[in-house]
Amino acid sequence: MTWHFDNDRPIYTQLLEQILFLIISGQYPPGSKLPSVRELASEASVNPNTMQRALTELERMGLVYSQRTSGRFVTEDEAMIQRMKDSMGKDKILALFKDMEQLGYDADQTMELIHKITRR
Amino acid sequence: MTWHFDNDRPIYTQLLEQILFLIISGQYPPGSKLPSVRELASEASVNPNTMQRALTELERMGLVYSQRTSGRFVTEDEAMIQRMKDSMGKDKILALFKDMEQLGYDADQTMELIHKITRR
DNA sequence: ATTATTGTATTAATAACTTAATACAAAGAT
DNA sequence: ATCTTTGTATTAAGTTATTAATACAATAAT
Repeated sequence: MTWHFDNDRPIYTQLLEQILFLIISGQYPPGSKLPSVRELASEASVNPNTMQRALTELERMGLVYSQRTSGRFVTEDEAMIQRMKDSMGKDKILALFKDMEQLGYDADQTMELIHKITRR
Repeated sequence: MTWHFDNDRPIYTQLLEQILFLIISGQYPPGSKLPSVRELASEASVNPNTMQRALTELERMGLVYSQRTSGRFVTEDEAMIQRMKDSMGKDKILALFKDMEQLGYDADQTMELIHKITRR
């Protein structure tokens, strides 16, 4: 695993995204054990607390859980991962339509623009 | 004009949005003169520099221009306002599709989800 | 029982962002 | 010519966000 960061956004956010991607894409399968905080932090060359922050966020989102001393695991609930994926997707879509309304496009016009841009 | 602010985002951003909306919606028509920095700042009860920052952003976006001592004006170019609107819309749409790909949806799947959510 | 490994909490330091205070400069109005 | 109004630049203060340093706590392994 190679980690890379932009210079203009918080590192913990980018860590979160990259780990999230690993989970959603199945590279960290449901139920599997994650490397320890310190290990991940060392891999990514960040302070353990920074990694911890990313993991805590993922925990808040329900994608991982920690067992006090045995480590941290990806949720076993595959449906939950799928739901998370769908929910994020749905949110993003709804946010778009809301933004577009702010700009003065109603739903139909937005739809039209989408078709025009993606040619579908 | 009444101004109102959330407490969790920079004021200058919210000023920008509100003025942008006034322009896009035609309440500040193309070519019209905006109130002075100090006037706007006073109306909105913010420091003039904060208002200035919002206006500078709008200027960078090309929606307004300033004439050193006579004041600041909305661009006369209506097409430009429309283009700005379209461009922002287009950007938002493209960003969505990109985000969705990150989540693991290809363009077709995203399209499908959009239809499902909006029922169109 | 001791040690090593795990996650966690607390605090401090640093960095970035936001807002405010103030002074300057240009041009029109009187 | 002087004053007023305009935008602008610079600097400082305040606030929030981010990262780091360090210590603690729990449990499994030996």
